[in-house]
Amino acid sequence: MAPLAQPRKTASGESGKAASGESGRSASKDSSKAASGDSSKAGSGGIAPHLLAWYDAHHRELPWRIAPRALASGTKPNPYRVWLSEVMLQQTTVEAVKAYFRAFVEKWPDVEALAAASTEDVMKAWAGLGYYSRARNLKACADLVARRGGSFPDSEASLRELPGIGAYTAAAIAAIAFDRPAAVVDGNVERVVSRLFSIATPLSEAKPEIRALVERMVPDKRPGDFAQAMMDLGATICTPRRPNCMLCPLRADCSAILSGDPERFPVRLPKAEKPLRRGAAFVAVRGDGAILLRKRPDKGLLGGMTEVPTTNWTARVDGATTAAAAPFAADWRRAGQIAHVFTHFALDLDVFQAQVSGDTPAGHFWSLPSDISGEALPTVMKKAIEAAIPGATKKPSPHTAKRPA
DNA sequence: AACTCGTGGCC
DNA sequence: TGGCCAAGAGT
Repeated sequence: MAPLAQPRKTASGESGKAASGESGRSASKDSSKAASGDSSKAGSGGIAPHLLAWYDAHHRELPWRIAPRALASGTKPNPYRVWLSEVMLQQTTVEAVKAYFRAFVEKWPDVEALAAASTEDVMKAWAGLGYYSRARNLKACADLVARRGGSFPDSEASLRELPGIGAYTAAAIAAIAFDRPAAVVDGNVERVVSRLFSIATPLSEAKPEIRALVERMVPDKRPGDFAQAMMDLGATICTPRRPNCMLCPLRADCSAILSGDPERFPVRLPKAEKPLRRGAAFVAVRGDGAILLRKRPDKGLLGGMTEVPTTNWTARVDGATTAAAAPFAADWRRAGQIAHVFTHFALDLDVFQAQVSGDTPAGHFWSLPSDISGEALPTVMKKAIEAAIPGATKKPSPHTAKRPA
């Protein structure tokens, strides 16, 4: 589907601008800023220079980012840090990633260190960040890279072959770490471009068109900064709700702003309803305070993570099934109830607790109070444990831990 | 090609 | 409050 309006035509920025009858931004203003990202590519003469000038002045400072000034001074990006941050950022907010990124690079400063770690330790460090197959693929990728001498491949195609690196991440690493003119298309870029061109086609269907448009915009110089600039723009100006078009460096190039309602882009298809599943979780507490845990299968939901014993999560609660699913017969008492929402279903869990003598059912293990916070417990499991034993999964602080209550 | 796969913040 | 959505990948 063709865009309703095209701020810049494909073949030539100048003629497209004239044809669409929009203001000629590169002619009317900001010509002084156009030095940095000058591209010889047809049709990209307008966007990249203005975006890069904006990025130079307004970029975010992030723990994994080399600021444009430092980059210009010769500071080289660290591919390991770029890769690690990009994997963490997949479908995950910047704010959530910051602390995990710092913890990972402190614990494993380079890809060899990460390769030397156990998958179990990586899962523990990833706990709480979500999408746990990323952690397993991260470790697998580190192993492969370490085996080839510790250097990441520098081409988009080669990066794409590594576990956990898809189209977006391969392009992002190629552009940011290796200065390759790759078309980096994430959710931010999809939003920015769909607004620039008022793309009325629903997002899933419009992706090839958006990618083609981005490919035309990528400058030969500073492709990594261009990619990060597009994402910063999407994150801080061209936001999903209430975009701040008045501050946008691309407002003169934007078709959606003319419509008066840029927020209606991108167009998305309605999403499926979330079914509700129910189940029960069992928090067995030993005399020394240890809690009974087990490891989930490596694949599937919360794959490879640790959990308290639970029933299957089904549509309805069945008392007999619940009793039979307990790790052993005990004086199970209902300690609470928790609700959790996953990507494609919601979960209500009844939490039962019992004081037990200390038998260890097959496939289970005990975790002492001092160890609980370090286990590979996904958030839903921490919620369940907290419902039975408030504070049990909190990190013991030196202040509170050493003082008797 | 459609599903699966977490979590937290926002309004 | 509940829906929306974030620097997506694997199957």
